[in-house]
Amino acid sequence: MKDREQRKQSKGLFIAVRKNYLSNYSKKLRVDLHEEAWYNESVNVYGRRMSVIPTIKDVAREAGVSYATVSRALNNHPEVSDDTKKRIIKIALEMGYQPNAIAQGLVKKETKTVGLIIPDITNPFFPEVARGIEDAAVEAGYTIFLCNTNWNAEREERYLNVLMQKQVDGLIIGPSSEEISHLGKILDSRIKTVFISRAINHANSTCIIIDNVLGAEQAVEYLIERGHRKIAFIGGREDISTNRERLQGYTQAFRNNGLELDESLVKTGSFKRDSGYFIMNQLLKSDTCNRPTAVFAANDLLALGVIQAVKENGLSIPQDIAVVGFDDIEFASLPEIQLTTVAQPKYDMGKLAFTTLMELMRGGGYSSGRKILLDPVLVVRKTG
Amino acid sequence: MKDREQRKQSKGLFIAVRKNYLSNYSKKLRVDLHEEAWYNESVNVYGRRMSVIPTIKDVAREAGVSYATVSRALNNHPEVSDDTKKRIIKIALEMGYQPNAIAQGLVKKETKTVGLIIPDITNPFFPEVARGIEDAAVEAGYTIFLCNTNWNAEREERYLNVLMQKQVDGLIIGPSSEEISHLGKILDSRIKTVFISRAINHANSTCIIIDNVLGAEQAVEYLIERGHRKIAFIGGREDISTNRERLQGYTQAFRNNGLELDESLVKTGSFKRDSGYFIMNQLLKSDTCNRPTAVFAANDLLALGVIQAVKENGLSIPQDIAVVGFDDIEFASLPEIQLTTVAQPKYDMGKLAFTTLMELMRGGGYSSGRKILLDPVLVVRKTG
DNA sequence: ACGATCAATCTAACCGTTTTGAAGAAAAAA
DNA sequence: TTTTTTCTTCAAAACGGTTAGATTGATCGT
Repeated sequence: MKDREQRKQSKGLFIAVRKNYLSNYSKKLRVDLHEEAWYNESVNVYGRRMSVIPTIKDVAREAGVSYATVSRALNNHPEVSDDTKKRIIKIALEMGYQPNAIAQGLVKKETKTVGLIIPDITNPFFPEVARGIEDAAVEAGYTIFLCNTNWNAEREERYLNVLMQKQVDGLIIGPSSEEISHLGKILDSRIKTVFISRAINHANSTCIIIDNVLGAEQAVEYLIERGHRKIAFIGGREDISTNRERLQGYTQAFRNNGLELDESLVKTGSFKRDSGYFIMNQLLKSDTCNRPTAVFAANDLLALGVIQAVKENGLSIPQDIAVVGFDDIEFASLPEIQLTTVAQPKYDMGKLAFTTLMELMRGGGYSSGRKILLDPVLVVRKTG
Repeated sequence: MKDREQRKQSKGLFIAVRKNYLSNYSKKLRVDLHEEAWYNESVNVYGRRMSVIPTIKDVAREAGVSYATVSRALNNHPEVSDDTKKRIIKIALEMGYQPNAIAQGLVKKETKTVGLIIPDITNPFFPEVARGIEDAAVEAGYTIFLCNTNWNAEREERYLNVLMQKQVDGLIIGPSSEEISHLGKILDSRIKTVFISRAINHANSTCIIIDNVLGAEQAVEYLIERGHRKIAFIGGREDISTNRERLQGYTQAFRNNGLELDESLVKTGSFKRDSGYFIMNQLLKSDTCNRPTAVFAANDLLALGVIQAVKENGLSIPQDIAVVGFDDIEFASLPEIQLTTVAQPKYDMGKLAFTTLMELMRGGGYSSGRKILLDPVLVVRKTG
């Protein structure tokens, strides 16, 4: 009874202090006013208001209970009486208490955090996937670390270490290189991992990828159907499976149709626009008699570069040269572009990646090693 | 020798325990086993190899020193002898020891982590800025949390809370709404914050923005110079300062030239392509006699939508209608687009945002309240 | 040979939570 | 009344690091 009376009183003072919040007011004064509960007050540091962050102990002191009880109340454990629970929650709210997720992470060995490692965030393909991942993550109460490697394997590895140290619960990786020795470490660790966009040749790896071979095959078969025979392949980094698989689809389409392919029309560089531009320019300039009538580019960025080169050489698309890309980034559908391309379900792939990761994280490792192959869709527009 | 024998044995027991993990398994038993160094061994759990992560204590035991010494050795403190240091580092390396950043964060009250809150990652403007931020962050040893709000103020607020709980050292925010009450809380807290892309009306806020008024003014003055009088403004969300400022530059350009502006040509929606498309369509259909001869769109995405609408209405650009955008996203420079637009130094803005944040984080609050205004550059291409 | 100095290392406290096992009080049963 | 049961609450031990202060042993000057 008396306890409660006292508590009320102290709360009264507490409010009074809050009202003075903005004016002159020293820590000492505050402590005088309020015995213990000086926390959550703001302090003048260098003429700037800064609030002292209340911890669970501060809440406990204010409520006159042990901090274990506060923890239980806030986490809605059944062994705390409803009265106390309500009272504690109210006080915590008033004090603006926010649990320290770092401390929680330490004891719970779970950080509600996942890492997203991608090679190039300026390729619109990845933001779209990232948005899917993020939406699913928010829903599940997770936050994601953004790790952009700029196609740099070393940076990828460094990120991998950092993320391990930061105790992420899971990892979604769009690998930047085919060198996976450093990835193996992750796969054997407790950290659940889902690979997107490129598969990893490891039994335990869970991968969500589009059927690159099929997609490329469809694209090139389409070009063959349209009568093209000299079809160039302009790819990204040679060592990357995405590229290899799309190249494989390309060759397969030739084989399917009993055609012979011209190795000199197969070129690779990086997955960027300027690379497509550069390669296409070379192709057009070096050998005018063996000029391709169509180009299959390994992604849309490359295709856009190719288109630029073609136009700058005074040729028209698709009359002189047809161009087909891969990914179907948003800008491929612009009326000025109208790029024919192989579409991937980017946003949904992101969502799927996260939900699959959640399954892994919940499931304790049962379902790892799955390879999920998504269906590509050829979107025919104006360039091919 | 004997030690190793024992460890092996204990590993065996440990496995047995792990298998019972989910069922009955008492803490007591684990502690008994714990005695020995079973760390860093890999264990079969559910038929999958998983390594048990070694802690600093495990390293200490292996090295035969206290774990304080290990900590000091690994952090290269001078009070550890070089011999011990080397020995400990070697052992730590062998064991694959990785410091637990969560534990470090708890005691150091610093997480080497910053939050990046942006409204729309699929707008290429933001990935470009993000890349700048990220590159600077990596260099400084920080990791960033990606928080995409989808222009949703509520989600922004939720993220803000989450990031506070996760004890980020700093925050870079591209605000999603003009309602900043929830941002005030952050500004008063210990968390250093830099706003990008939009300024926040708060004395203590540090903002890095482009001079929107000037940029818009330049763009519209350019259109006026080219003889346009009926210039429409197609904006994003009305309540957002970026939009207001660009609108202000627009009106200012009219005023500068003693021209009167037609309010019916000022329209706002959202900062997305479909919004530009929709608004422009309306504008073209509703009132054919009062049709604008030029459009200043508040960002490039809107401009692309506008262009699409114009073309679909059988009009040509820039002959019938000139279009100018804002941001200069990469795709604005495509030969098929050639969008005239106001360029922002996106990547550098990102770098600057992070270095400024670093200054704040280091400086203990001295230099907050700075507003950094970057210069826009009108890039004249083919659409206006 | 003595205490003082110094370098190297250790012990223990701490960061902010969760959770286990114990304790206390009230209610129910004997 | 005493014992048992049930419901709340508490104290203390983790979690994995960092760091202040104590301790030890060797080196030194005298």
